[in-house]
Amino acid sequence: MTQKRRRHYWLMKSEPGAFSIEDLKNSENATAAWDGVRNYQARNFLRDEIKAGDGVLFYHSNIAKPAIVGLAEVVQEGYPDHTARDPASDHYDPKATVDNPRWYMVDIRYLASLPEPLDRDALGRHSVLSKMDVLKKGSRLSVQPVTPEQWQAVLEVSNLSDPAKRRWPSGSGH
DNA sequence: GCCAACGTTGGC
DNA sequence: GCCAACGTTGGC
Repeated sequence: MTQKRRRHYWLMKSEPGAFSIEDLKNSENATAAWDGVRNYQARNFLRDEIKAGDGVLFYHSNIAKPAIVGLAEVVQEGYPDHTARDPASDHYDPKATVDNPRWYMVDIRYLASLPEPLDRDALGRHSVLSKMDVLKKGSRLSVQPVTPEQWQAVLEVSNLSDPAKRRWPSGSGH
């Protein structure tokens, strides 16, 4: 009888040259760790807020046409980002320890690629999507909250049914 | 605790 | 490649 937590939605940015939606799709089980986040605000989301079943809008940044390119879901909530303790990693942080990991990551699984990437022009033209944080000037948070309405709007614009909902027919509480 | 300097992000 | 915005560092 415990109340089921409503799904939350997120936007995660990645430079496709480093890790693209195709890379996620081609990962084992189409699942990958979202590691390397070294920003405290994003870290707090990863550590405290993001739960299994949450929806993820996958955004390609730092390219000619930055865009939302696909959908993913969270399959593992926050756990310590071990790359912070790996001196060979680009994201090594000597201040991270086993007892105080400092940085966290989640695992996400590929769900779908959008038939047409939603670039910033397209987002800006949409009454709901034009309010997204990612469009705001100076917005560089790599993990951002997205409203259920924004998630829904991405599905509608892309003519997709909610791929995550299929697996949890009773989970979303509409 | 202030804040200047610096490094990074990311759209353009 | 430019540069504005932002976060972090470190001297004081």
